[in-house]
Amino acid sequence: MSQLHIHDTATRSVREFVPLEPGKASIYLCGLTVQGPPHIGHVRNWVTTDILRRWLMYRGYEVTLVRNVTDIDDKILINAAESAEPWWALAYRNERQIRTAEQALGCLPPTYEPRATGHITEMIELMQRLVDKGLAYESAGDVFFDVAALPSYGSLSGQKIDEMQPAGDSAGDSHKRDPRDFALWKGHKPGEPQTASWPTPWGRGRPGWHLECSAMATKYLGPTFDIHGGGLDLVFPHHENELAQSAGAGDGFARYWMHSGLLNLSGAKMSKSIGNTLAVTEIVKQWRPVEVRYYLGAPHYRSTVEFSVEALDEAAAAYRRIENFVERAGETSPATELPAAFVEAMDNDLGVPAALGVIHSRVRDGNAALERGYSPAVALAAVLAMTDVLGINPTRWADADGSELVSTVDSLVHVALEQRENARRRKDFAAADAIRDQLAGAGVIVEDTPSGPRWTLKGH
RNA sequence: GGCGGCGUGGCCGAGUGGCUUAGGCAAGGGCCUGCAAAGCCCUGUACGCGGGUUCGAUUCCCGCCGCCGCCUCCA
Repeated sequence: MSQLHIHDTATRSVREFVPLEPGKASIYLCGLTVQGPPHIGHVRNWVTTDILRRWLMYRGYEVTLVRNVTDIDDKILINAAESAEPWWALAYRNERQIRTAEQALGCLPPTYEPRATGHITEMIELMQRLVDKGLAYESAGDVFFDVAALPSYGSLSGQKIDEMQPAGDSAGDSHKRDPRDFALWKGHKPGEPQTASWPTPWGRGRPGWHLECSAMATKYLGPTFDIHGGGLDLVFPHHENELAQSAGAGDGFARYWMHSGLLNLSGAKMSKSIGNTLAVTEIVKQWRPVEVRYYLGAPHYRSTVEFSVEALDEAAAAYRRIENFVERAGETSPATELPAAFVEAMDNDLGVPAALGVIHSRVRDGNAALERGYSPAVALAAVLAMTDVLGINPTRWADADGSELVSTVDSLVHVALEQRENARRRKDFAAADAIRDQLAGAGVIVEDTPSGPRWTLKGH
């Protein structure tokens, strides 16, 4: 039996996963700044994390997943001012969309989903520890981390502090000691809503982005925890800064750093600032959620994915092949044991592509068995068990397509199909085909199988 | 300027010093089928370019070209 190995950004190597506490795995994932609705780049990250989580669960771990919500920051205040609504209303609205999207894609909800604004006390405590240690200082109402005071700064991202491009910000009027220092806390500015500031020993203000993650990760998972995840674009500065804050304060922090590759659109990273985003709600109108999940989860999680509708169509076709097999193979319970090749693939830094290869080869085995009149039960049981781990088990998604409506349509379609069967029995194929064409026009695709006709909704 | 990654057959996408050179989609041929769909069987020989190491490199090393991410908010 192989052992789970995962890639760790801090060491840039694939390491065996040894949890802090036997039988338990703790994960902190950087969530969204709820300045806007989630796009499918975010969702890719959730799907990756969901697969990791399911795999850890299969491996017998009790998983605690924390994903934060950054519900206060510059962009939220700006966007709220533009739409003339309270900043917290905008934040809540976007936060709700996260839940909707992740539920649609079949991701298990996080164990805890803390909001930044609910953890001001913890942040102030952490800042105090850093100030006491001489690693942070207050200046004109802001509190900065003193990068030069922490020799290990830059270890996660491999950045050499002296080689970094001079900060492009208007460094002239900055009241930092060093342009590379980053804000732990931002003092309240005139014109900003009073509700967006909280009292501290250094005056009123609001949290910097990096501080909240350190505070919330350690609150819910303890000073040291297993895995910290996020998109590759967060390695620097965000994760570097989190590490600086927590390690600087004396916490062990994350033992493994997992970063997932980005989703590009038109050759560039999908990003709110560039404006080339694709909202989840739009994608899900054109493809079934499970197909989107298959598409986002199929490439290795560390690779860059260039979004294309063609690739999504192909992923959908690949998924339907699995689904078709499961549908025609009948009923069986998922196997209790997974094929060794599948386990080995997943243990190797979540080798989903290879794992899918195993699934597809079992689908072929099962189809071949069916073809020859043998029972596909063994292959089916394996396929169900494997697709369960990846969150794409067709039997679990079957109900997601509106079961009540489907059962109503089913009875109607049956009436038509009986007439068609009668026509076929009298060899009146013109009449039979006419019925099939009519159903197709209504979006119902009919296929004849040895056990009788079977129908599906177009595109489903 | 610094840090990191990528370039695989028509497309998506793994992987490896040779050995059986994933898997899916699309394509062609065959089987099955009233037809169709689904499915089964078969076919396709790819690793950006130039050197080097080696008995042998797509896989290791060097150089080059191209692309992407980060160094500023971003999953």
